[in-house]
Amino acid sequence: MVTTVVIQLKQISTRFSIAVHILSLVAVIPHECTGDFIAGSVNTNPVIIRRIMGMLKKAGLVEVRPGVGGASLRKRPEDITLLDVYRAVNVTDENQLFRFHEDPNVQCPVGRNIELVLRSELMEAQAAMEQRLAQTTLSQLTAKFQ
Amino acid sequence: MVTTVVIQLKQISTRFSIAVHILSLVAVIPHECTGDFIAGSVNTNPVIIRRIMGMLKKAGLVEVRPGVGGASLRKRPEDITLLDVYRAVNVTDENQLFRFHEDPNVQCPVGRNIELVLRSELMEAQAAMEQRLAQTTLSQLTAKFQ
DNA sequence: GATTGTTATAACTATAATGGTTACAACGGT
DNA sequence: ACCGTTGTAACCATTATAGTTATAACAATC
Repeated sequence: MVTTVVIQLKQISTRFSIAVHILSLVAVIPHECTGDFIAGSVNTNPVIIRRIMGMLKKAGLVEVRPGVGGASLRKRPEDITLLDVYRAVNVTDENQLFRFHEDPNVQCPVGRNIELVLRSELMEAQAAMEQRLAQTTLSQLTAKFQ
Repeated sequence: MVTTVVIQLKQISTRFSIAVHILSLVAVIPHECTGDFIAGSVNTNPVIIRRIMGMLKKAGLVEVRPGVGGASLRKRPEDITLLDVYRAVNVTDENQLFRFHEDPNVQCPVGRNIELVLRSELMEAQAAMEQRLAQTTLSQLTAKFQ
């Protein structure tokens, strides 16, 4: 018998897509956007929404009304980019998308040089992705809903 | 007392940087590149190296000599790009970097549309990163070692 | 043919992020 | 005071990662 084990890389968390979903809701339906209402649209637990809302709040993207309920944008939808949202919810070490194995052998000419040389290339790749994210605004997204 | 919990996004695995390290070694020191030797340069366990070598082999990038030991490139270093290596070791679901929360509420105009609209934007961002990775070859990297 | 060093792989571990859940305190109108 | 909401803490199951030990298969050499 042959068994195949598929190794899956951890992808970028659904937090990001949920955060965009949240902001879209607040933009399109500015009133009545309570955590429970949003959770109903996303189809998840309200606590998940509140957690992500907390990140968006900390990033200055939304304002939440405790007690009363509901949220509103702190920027115009045309001034919120996907990169803003990505940065708000994807808290990675030093904002690095790629990881490096630590402590390569400095006695080896390759081990000594690889990280510095590779790091600059990967920074470029990450920057390319982020620049593309920065080109899309929340208003561009919501304009595509009918 | 205030405690702060830093949530870290899973970044792209060190497999990728280790794989580039491995290929660089095979390119620069074509002989004597056994798993143990490579593991000594990367500074990790030989099994980690063999596992990644298996992925590189499956992707047609290297040829490994069982029994005898050692490996050699199956393409010229100028024909191996970082994207080739990335694809070889980062086996994600449908090659998607970004994840989506499943089953949004189709009763909601936002929940109904968000995925389709957002997905095309994120595909563009991922493509931008991959295109940048495709611009760097193994030979360009090794040329920067002294 | 036995020895030796290597590759291939299974099985296991510890760690950590994810996504979800329950529970409860704090808040702010009515 | 009540009620619905927000803000968190605590906990859980799942999963990928990175590493380890062990063992079988392999190929050259003695």
